[in-house]
Amino acid sequence: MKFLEENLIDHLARPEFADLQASLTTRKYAKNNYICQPGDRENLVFIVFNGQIRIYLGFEEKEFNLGILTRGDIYSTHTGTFAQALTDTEVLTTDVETFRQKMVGDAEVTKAMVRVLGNILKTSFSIIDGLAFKDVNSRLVAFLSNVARKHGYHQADGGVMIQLDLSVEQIARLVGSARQTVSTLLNDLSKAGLLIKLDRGKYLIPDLIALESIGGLAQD
Amino acid sequence: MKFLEENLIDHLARPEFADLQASLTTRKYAKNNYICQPGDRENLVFIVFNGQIRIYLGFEEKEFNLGILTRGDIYSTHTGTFAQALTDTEVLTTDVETFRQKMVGDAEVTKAMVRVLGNILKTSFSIIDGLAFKDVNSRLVAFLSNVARKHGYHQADGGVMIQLDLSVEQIARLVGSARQTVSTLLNDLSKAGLLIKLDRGKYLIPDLIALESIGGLAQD
DNA sequence: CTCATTTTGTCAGCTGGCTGACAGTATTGG
DNA sequence: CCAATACTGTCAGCCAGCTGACAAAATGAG
Repeated sequence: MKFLEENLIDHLARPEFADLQASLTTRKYAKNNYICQPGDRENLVFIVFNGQIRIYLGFEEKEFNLGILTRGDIYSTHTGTFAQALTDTEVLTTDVETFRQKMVGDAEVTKAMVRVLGNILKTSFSIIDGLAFKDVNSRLVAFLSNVARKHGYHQADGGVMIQLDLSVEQIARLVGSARQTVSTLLNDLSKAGLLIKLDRGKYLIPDLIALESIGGLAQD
Repeated sequence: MKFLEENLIDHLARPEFADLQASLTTRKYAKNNYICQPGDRENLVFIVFNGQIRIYLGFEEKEFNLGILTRGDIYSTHTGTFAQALTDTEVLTTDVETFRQKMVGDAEVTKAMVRVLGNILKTSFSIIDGLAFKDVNSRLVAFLSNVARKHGYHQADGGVMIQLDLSVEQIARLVGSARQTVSTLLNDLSKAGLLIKLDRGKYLIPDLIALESIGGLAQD
């Protein structure tokens, strides 16, 4: 799905796109604010200039992360998803009508769209897989292992430390379960020696492979 | 998500694309055959020339429909999904490398990709919604109402007749449940007067609105 | 028509995971 | 240092929906 390495922002910055540039408006969002939510009236297309934006599906009590947008990624506000700034963020926006007229024909723009959509789609597939076939424990383990592989700090002894600043309640939402259930499962993992709680929201995984290998199997 | 009305096949048929045309190979698939399955070695991009292709996610015992491709739609074989010919079908294929070199830059091609991905993504979102928040009964009702609205035959008395040539077992797979559960639920709907079984795989929905309105609520 | 096969209906039993409740433990502000 | 507030652990009770089992009905081939 990755057809393009060049960054869309750099591409648009070229002098021949002065016209396009002019039709874009810069907006800034402070950390944790929402670029869009389902039901918003505004119908915009935006390109991430800097910062990180988390895209997720949210209903009632649960939320499912679909991906993180970074510089050069393009997205639309009328997708039925939440887009939340994870850091202070700047985006270039344009309304859908102008976008269609001026930008849809641009190969770099459409390629960026395909890249973003492709990634989100892939994530959606694994969410469906998880919900339809895996129990809560598997989803939790998958979640931990994802975080460890993406943002973990490798230790000298082969363990991986993860620093997720999330309460048990928030983890529960992300794996589509209830607080109590996740609390219990997390402790079960501890008892099995697969996870060591260092601090609030800070865990050490002594053996990531071992953790991942229980994917779905009941442990002790 | 629909940025384009022109058909990709017509677009490519223009004389200036003779070069592109030359790099495409036609393949034919008989009804019910697979264009691709997860795990296939071949890594191709294909454009539907005629016929209908069903895209679905399938695991073990369940399968979730993601969409139907028709003329002018473009898709890739390495997406982890099944692509099954619903009718006798012809597709134009090319390997991914050639595709990147010759076609990625073409605006019509990328637009077609965005259209297809966008649709599949939207469907994925509603599958996630269904799995995470709706009970089996709601999913079944949603399924029936979808079929009725898309392929139903409207009757003089306001009812809608649907002809789904599927066994209860197959319906169960499509809503992600078990045969027995769906069988019971279907009969419950009958008892409630919301669904009348005419024949194997042939049902009459006397009042579609009434059926849809029970979305999730237990009916007596 | 008859036997074999597939499809359906139904029931009992089980279980994963949800809910509510409550106690224990951190964290924060004043 | 003492509330007040937020987070965490644990347990009992409950229920949707799964599984297995089996009988009835429909279908189809010879």
